[in-house]
Amino acid sequence: MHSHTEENYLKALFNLANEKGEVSVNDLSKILAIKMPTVNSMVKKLAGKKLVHYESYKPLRLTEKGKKEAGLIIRKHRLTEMFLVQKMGFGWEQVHEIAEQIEHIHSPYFFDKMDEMLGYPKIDPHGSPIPDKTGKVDWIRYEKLSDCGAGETVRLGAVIHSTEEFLKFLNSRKLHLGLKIKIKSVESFDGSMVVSYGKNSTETLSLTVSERLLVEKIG
Amino acid sequence: MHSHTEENYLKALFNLANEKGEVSVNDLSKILAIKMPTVNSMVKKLAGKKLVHYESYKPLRLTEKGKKEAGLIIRKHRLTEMFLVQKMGFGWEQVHEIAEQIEHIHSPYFFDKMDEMLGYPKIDPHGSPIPDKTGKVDWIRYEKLSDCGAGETVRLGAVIHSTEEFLKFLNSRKLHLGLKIKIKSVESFDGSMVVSYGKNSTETLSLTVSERLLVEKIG
DNA sequence: AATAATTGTTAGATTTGTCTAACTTTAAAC
DNA sequence: GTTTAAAGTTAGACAAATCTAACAATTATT
Ligand SMILES: [Mn+2]
Ligand SMILES: [Mn+2]
Ligand SMILES: [Mn+2]
Ligand SMILES: [Mn+2]
Repeated sequence: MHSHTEENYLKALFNLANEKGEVSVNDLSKILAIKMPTVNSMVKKLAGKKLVHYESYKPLRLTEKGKKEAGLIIRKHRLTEMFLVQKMGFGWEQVHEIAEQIEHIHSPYFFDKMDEMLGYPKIDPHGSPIPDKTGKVDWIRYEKLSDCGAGETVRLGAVIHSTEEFLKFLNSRKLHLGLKIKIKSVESFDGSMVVSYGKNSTETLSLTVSERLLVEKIG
Repeated sequence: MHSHTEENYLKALFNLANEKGEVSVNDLSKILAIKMPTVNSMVKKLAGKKLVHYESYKPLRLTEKGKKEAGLIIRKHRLTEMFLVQKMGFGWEQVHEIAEQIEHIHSPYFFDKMDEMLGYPKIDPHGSPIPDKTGKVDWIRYEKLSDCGAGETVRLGAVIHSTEEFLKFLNSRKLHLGLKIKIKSVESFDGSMVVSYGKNSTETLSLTVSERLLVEKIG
């Protein structure tokens, strides 16, 4: 269908659109680590395939077709991550790089089987929603822990900008999805937070960390 | 390391060398469905990387380095096939196409995990040996069923030239690896064989079939 | 409003992997 | 031993995906 390269552009366009709204050639260039002229000619090519709406000097937008294709690739990525964690015993910090490659495998059977073995999961190991078989994503509305206040109790639903280093940090603090977290206080000077969770712990989380933790309020 | 394309050439060179002894540009061209001039320039490139011994108009030979690289790709292919069958419930006729793609994934962890989960298997679902982590293959010496005679009892060890159609045929006759087969008679006219195996069956196997079944003689 | 910085585009070169057409060498047939 | 067929090679073209250098448009700063 599409090349490995085209698939990576589509995925990046999709993810950037959901993070920052408008997507520029420059954004794409940075995230893919590919120079702007290359990105420029590639998005024109994708426009030729009706996957992207392209107008000179205007923000880039995926077409409906483009969104669907991107969603299907992201579906494969996230199903793979879930499979690696749930069925192969990898840690959530180890799976992204492998999924980055396996997402390009062409085989409905393979991913359907994963899906079935996993019991048709709705989220991946980092709490991101897994698009359905039509490529549609069912967004979960979380808020950042950093936007919550002292006294509130929340449940950790997802992590964003989850690099290997960040996830290892979360491991070291025993922070995992589903955890109930009580916010004891917020330091107004630097936005750091004192929280408690699990057994007997009292931890301080920097703003850098609390901005990357997505939670839902409970109780 | 090497490109997807280069890996496919190495693998084809390795497999052809073990089937036919000498490998020609023409053989490679046919098996890869790539025209001779393209193959010619590619093997020269591989020679430049010290993966192939190349001399004009002479048969092609993998270097030790080339054999090792090829062995490691075939290791990934066969471990994947075994994983798909043993851990994901695919039939032996369904796994080759998927493995053909997954063999190019770069991730030691991923394949080591498969290996571990499978209990360090020595053969794949078709009875082919899985190369070790240094790329070395421990050849098993089987003979073709077609080379055996009436009265002999053999065990089915491997299948060769195992296309999806052939494997489906074997499924339909309940022929699977490990099966004990008694040769009742051999028709000298067309080489067909009357055999018995499993419960109460008496089957006739054409030469086309018995040539693709590798067996070991048993007591 | 003028200037500077950033972003976007065009043009042209490069690498990889493929092709066709033409030619050469080796092997097979007569 | 010629002649014919098959296999191998060389030369040149091409599409995909990348780059650099130069130029243009937009946005931000003063
Ligand atoms: Mn990921
Ligand atoms: Mn990718
Ligand atoms: Mn196979
Ligand atoms: Mn392959």
